[in-house]
This record gives sequence, structure tokens and C-alpha cells, in this order.
Amino acid sequence: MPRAGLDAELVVRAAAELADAEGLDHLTLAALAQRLGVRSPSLYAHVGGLPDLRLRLAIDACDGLRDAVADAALGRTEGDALRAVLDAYREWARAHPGRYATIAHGFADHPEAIAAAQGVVEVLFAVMRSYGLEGEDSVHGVRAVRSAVHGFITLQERGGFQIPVDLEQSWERMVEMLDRGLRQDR
Amino acid sequence: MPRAGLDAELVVRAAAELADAEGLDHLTLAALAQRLGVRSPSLYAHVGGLPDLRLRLAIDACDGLRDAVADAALGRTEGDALRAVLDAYREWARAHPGRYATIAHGFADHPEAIAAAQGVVEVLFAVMRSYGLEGEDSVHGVRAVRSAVHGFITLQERGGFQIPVDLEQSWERMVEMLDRGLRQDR
DNA sequence: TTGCAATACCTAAGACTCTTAGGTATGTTC
DNA sequence: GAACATACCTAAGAGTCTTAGGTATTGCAA
Repeated sequence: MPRAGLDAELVVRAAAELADAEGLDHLTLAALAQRLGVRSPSLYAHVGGLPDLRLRLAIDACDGLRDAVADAALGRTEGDALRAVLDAYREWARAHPGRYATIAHGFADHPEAIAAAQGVVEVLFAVMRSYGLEGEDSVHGVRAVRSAVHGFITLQERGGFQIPVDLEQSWERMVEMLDRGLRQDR
Repeated sequence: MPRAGLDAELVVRAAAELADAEGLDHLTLAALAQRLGVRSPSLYAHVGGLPDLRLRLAIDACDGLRDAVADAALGRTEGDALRAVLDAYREWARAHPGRYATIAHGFADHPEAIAAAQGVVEVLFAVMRSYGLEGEDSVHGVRAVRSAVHGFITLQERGGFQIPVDLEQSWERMVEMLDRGLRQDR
């Protein structure tokens, strides 16, 4: 029988695709192994088990999200930067629901995961600086922005917005509200 | 052997306490049965299984949260109402993390769960009316408020705010930002 | 009080998880 | 070509939820 030729990176990538396609709940070692053409115990040669796999997935997801928002922030300032970054954030989460769910799950005790999440936050701090916000003001600003965006995304994703009013308009108005709020805070 | 004397309400209440104490992840029929002094198959006489239990828990949680925020809204308007309602929202979630997680999990397909969640939303609409917001404006306002609050709560709960800057101040400033935003929207 | 009906609870068993232990065979390196 | 590293395997155990079917308790009715 030929080998599948797996390594940790390949396993994590397949897990990411499976989670995005089927939902994080359906990411099981059994399903992942079947997708990769091996038996589930074989995966333990590459990852430390399901918790370790989800941790790696979360780190990978943070890196992907950071790349997306950092790219959007390039060459922009203030409201322009905020809009571009938040749109990119939301679009990335929409395109990668399983990965995004691993971020939202949280690994507040794991240094590497904290560092990966910090990568996203640093882009937001750059946006705050372009507003002229520094020190604690910028921390409050980042927290408000993250809360609003993360809340909107998760509420939308789980079907929390039921009233038939255009969601895109709600999103735009929320981003505008954040923009005005940040201007007034400085 | 004497009977435990369970019924559906008692089972759901015990499940809520278990979820709040140990986390929603640790709410298993096995653990719940042990807590109640019965074997896990016995629970099927009272609830339809684990998914049904979580659904009932979510509905129960929405009702509890709605009571808390409705109470806070009584006799208040505008910023006064907003602050009281959002503080009560956050406090309820902090006191009942397991129950709150069941809400956040989402049951967008189940009519009864949607109706229960709507109860909370209606309190927010009352607050919007006190700001003078009607129609689509009020929908956008409710969505922005829910997003910010839900995002803040979940980010805090999972340890997403790592920078050593006072969280309470961040919360207050976010609520103030929402207040200013709603004033300017009308 | 006695008998019957409802049902609360049980054990047994199956299908599904993750995970560990230990064996086999493939690929690589000397 | 031989030895070694390791990718993958099977087997097995401890969990999970869930269904099927049996027992015994409870409450109601005669």
C-alpha cells in the first residue's frame, strides 16, 4: 500500500478546508483521516491530537486574517483605513468560517496563539495611530472596534439578524459609527 | 431504589447550573445524569437528547437575559436606558457564562428559540424609540449595539483582551461611543 | 384498601468519538 | 544491498450519545 505522504502542514491545511466546508463542529479526526485517505491513529504522527490540531488551526487562522487586514490597511489612513480593514476582516471571516471559529474559540493560555492574535491587533493599532490615537485611548479604540466587528460577524453567521432589513447597510452604518466615535475620542 | 423525581424543568435547571459552573463544553448527558443521581439513558424520559437539551437551555437563557435587561430598562430613556441595559446584559452574561454560551451558539432554524431571542431584542428596540429612532434606523441601531456588546462579552470571556489596560474603562467608553452614535443617527 | 395504569428508572447494546500500544512495511541513507 | 527512521497500520480501551426493552415505583380509581 503506498503512503499518503502527509506532514503536519498538510494535515492542518486539510483540517482548515474541512472546517470551512463542514463547520468546526464537524472537524473530527475520523473525518479528517478519511479525507486524507488514512486511518485516524495515523494522524498522531503529525499532530498531537484534536486539541493540538485546533490550536494549530487557530494560529494558522490568525496569520491568514492578519495578512488580509494588513494588506487592506496598506497606504490608507483614518476612516479610509478603518473601512478597508474592517471590510477585509469581515470578508476573510465570511470566506473561512471554520478557521474563524477556531480563532473565536480562544486559546488565551497558549503563548503562540496569543502572539498570532496579537498580529491582527497590531494592524488595528496602526489604524488607531492614523486617527491620532495613542496610549490607552488607542487600546479602548481597538477594543471597541474588535468587539463590534467580531460581534457583528458572529451574530450574522449564526443567523442572529432576523429582521428583513439590509445587512450591508447595517454594517456600513456601524463602521461609520465607529469612525465617528474614533474621531471624537482623539 | 427511590426515584429521583425529575421532570424536564428540573433537568434543564441542573443543566444550566452545570454549564455555568463547568463550561458548556463540559455539559454532557453523562455528567448531568451523575449530578442528578440517575443513569444517562434516564434523561431521555424528560428531554429529547443533547441537542434538545441545549435548545431548551438556550430558550431558558434568552428568557433570563430578557428579564434582566427589561428590568434595567424600566423607567429609563436614551443614554440612561442604554447604559443600564447594556450593563445588565453584560452582568447577566458574566454571571451565567454557560447559559450565555448556549445563546451564542445559535438556533436560527428553531422558531421558539428565535422568539426567545426576539424578547431581548425588543427591549433594545424600546431603548431605540427613547432615542427617537424608528423604522430601519432603529434596526441598524439595535444591530450595532448587539454586535458591540456581544463581541465585547465574548472577547473578554475567552481572554481576548490581553493588554493591561482597565477593561471597565474600555467598556464604559464603548457604551458612550454607542450612545453618541445613536444620538447622531436620529 | 386493593388493583391497575402510567411512567420513572434501569440494564444492555450499538455506533460513534479520541487516544495509546505495539506491529509492519515503506523510503532513505550509508 | 543492509540498516535505520518512520509513516501507516490493526487492536483495544475509555469515553460519548442514543435506542430498545425490562422492572418497579408511583398515583389514581374502584
